[in-house]
Amino acid sequence: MPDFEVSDYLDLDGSIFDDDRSSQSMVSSEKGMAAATELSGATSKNSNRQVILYIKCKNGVGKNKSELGVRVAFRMKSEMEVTDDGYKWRKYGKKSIKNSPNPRNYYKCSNVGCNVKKRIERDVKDQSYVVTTYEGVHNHETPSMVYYNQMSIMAPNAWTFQASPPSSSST
DNA sequence: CGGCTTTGACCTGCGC
DNA sequence: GCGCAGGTCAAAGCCG
Repeated sequence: MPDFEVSDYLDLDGSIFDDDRSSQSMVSSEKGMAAATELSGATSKNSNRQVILYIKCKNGVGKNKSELGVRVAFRMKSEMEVTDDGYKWRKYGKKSIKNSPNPRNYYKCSNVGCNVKKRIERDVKDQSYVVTTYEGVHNHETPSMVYYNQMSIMAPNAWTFQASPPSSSST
């Protein structure tokens, strides 16, 4: 089972997190890239597009919620705040953030037994960017992934990239 | 009618 | 110890 599905997020028009505001919750770019690569092969340089995932903590987030051991944050250019990543999310909260004019939205994976959370907020500096933070690992496949798999069987060349995380969690 | 969103209240952690 | 900020809960309303 993949740690993190990134194939849906590669079509980003974003660049490296360069705002120092993010540094408090995201590791530096080199470490972040290395961690992202290690985690899920999620770093991609595709022509002029760069996708950088920032991994904050792979083994727990500080509280007793050890099941939420992975945090991945990235920024993408999008007019919509909600990205359709194939999973079904249920909104459970909305909060105004002190240093941000935009509220932060909180989502949980609506799949039973899946405790993955996602935070979405607009970038403070450039509101055309959306900062998305995933917390936790899905214990199920995205419904669309099933579709992807079927497609890849029917048309293996139809997808130039698929998430191919290390087999660390393939058990 | 069921599922989802909204939104105010409550809880908890952290800094001063 | 207190206040603030972030995160979560839960009730009410909306929509398909």
